[in-house]
Amino acid sequence: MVTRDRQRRVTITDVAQHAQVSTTAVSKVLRNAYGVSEAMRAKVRAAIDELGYRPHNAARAMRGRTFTIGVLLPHIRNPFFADIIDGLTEELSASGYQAIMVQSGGRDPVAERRASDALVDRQVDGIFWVAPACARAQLEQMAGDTPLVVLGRHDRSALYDCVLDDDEIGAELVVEHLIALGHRRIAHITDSTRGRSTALLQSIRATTYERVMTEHGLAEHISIAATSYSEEGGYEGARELLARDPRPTAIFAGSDQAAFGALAAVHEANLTVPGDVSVAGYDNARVTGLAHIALTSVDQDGGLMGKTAGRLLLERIGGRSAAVRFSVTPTLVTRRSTAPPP
Amino acid sequence: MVTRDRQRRVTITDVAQHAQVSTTAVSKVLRNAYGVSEAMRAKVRAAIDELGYRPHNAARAMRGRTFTIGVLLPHIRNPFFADIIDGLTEELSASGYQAIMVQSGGRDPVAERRASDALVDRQVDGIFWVAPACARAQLEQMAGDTPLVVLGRHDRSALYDCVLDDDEIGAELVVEHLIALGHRRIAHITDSTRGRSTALLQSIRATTYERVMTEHGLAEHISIAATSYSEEGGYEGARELLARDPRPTAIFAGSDQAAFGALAAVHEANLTVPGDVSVAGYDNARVTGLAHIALTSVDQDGGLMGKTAGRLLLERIGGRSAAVRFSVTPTLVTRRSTAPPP
DNA sequence: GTGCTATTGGGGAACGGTTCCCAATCGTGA
DNA sequence: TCACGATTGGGAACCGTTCCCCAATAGCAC
Repeated sequence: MVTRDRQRRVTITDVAQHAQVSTTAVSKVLRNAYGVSEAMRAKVRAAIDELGYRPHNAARAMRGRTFTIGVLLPHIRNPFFADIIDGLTEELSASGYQAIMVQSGGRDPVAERRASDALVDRQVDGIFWVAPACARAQLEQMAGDTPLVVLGRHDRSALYDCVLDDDEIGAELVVEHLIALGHRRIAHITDSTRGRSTALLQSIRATTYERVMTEHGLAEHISIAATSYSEEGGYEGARELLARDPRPTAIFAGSDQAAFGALAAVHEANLTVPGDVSVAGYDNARVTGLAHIALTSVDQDGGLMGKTAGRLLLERIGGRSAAVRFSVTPTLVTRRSTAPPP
Repeated sequence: MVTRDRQRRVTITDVAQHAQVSTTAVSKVLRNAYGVSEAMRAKVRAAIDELGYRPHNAARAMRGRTFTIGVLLPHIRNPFFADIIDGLTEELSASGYQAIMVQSGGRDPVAERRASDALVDRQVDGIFWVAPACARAQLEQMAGDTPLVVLGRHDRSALYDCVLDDDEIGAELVVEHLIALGHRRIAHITDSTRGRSTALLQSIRATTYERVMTEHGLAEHISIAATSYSEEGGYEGARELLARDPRPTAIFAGSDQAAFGALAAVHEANLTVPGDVSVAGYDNARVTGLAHIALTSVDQDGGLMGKTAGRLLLERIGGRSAAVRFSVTPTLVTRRSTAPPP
């Protein structure tokens, strides 16, 4: 490896010398710790500005905090995650904490494990894990090491905080809406990740779909394609569903991304939306509202969820240990992709 | 702050004791450094496995490497970035390096600076900066600290590597395509970030649009909306363009995201695509191919660009200091969103 | 003046790795 | 047998911070 002639960093020692004080004093000023006079504070701050000092994060990590929040996302392709991250960023912006994101790979347990280890090893002060697919035990183990907020799982734990929307209400809204429009052959696209632990949101959405169908005497029309919540998954799932006989008149995709794929499959089959087939999604990511897509979807306010997750993490870092569960009530946003059946 | 009763970490000292060797030896094994026998290597590896040791990243960062690659993205909402990251992840997967992503905020210089500082402070071994909007001097300064690969800028530098597509060819392809279809009133949506430094890709695309229009004697029909490459930007830009008199018959949006927004605006104006207005984008992110969107776009193989960026970074970390410039030749993908004018 | 507490500042030991440098051993050719 | 270079292993300094202490001083009630 070449040794780059990187100009030596300005360290806390340089600042201390320049301000004619001890490194301890500088450290105290930096951390707003107790035991420094106003005069000292001013003198040190001046030296910091003058030298352009920035704390060395790795050195901090050796002893204390890193002022870093780790975010685990299944992947960054899902536009709904962008809404969540916007909320998180907003909440953290004034706090001095920096969010770093890592892709967990979602459906591959080994990749997911590697990603979560990477954050723990990097000594982040808190972790925000979006839609973890691993076992609960692994979450609890991690929570023992690092403050943890989980988004989108329904199992309760005393060790970490949960942010979620009420997927049962959300799925109910969609299915009831389609039934009210007159549909009977309503199909569903779900995500098959890891045998559908009942705590995963995709399980709840699927189970609720089945329940509501049954409650309306439509049990015989239950029709599920278990692929994934991605665009490819939605596409494959919809192709599979449309090939069944009789063909469904409505498709409830478990996510907006899957709904995009489903829309593509419907168009490709030379069918129209909503003329021949109605399509509904879930998440109401910002794109779904665009006029040429106009997808009926369930809104769950990703921005608020991200913002809340940020707040909960800061609280936990600040010392709270009691677990908090924050639930958002979803609403249905009706757009042009759903209509009465042909 | 509560002190969590985290079980003390397994350190390199524990491993050394367990294997009855020095910490130096363990360190050498970990880094595949010179000066350890095969027997030593085996003994140490056994101890590592037995104790479940994982290197403490922060401690490494103090003297050695962090095995971390920092990625700066304007924001994660752009689906094209997901293609890039997929390529990068693939390239890094076998290398032992972990990518961490930070949002730079794109259009806000202060936020961008803060994000890039955050990565430097966290002592990443290399930085992959997608579409930086800052001054070149800032890039060169950073390159002095940390190996750097920049994506999507056309200014040359001897200090960092560049990965880009030939935006001149790409823009040419689109405009020529629209002209060949018979369009004359072709409008363009660009990104106004920071006074259009000529090195930014949006400047090249816009300038090329003007050049090709002029070359075909269509200078009088040049019509540009300078908003942003986001969906909102495309929406606002298209509304602005459609309100002009005479109305354009084709819109060349500088990015797919902007094209999505433009599509929405066209639909909202009760015009059809491509009947009344043709729309073309740039990037050919995976979604644009979906049948119900079917956007004509310029393909620039984001996966390959991400993969290459990863390789270049690893090379630079390995010691290369000569600057490399990797350019992708884009191709036009014609879909249903473009057709002859009414 | 004395004893006490509150406030302010600093000394120095960690933290967990890496790396410089030196010592011991071994093999080999003269 | 000896000199010498190559190989292997380890001791100890060092990276930049934080934090546990202790010291000095000031203020105050008696």
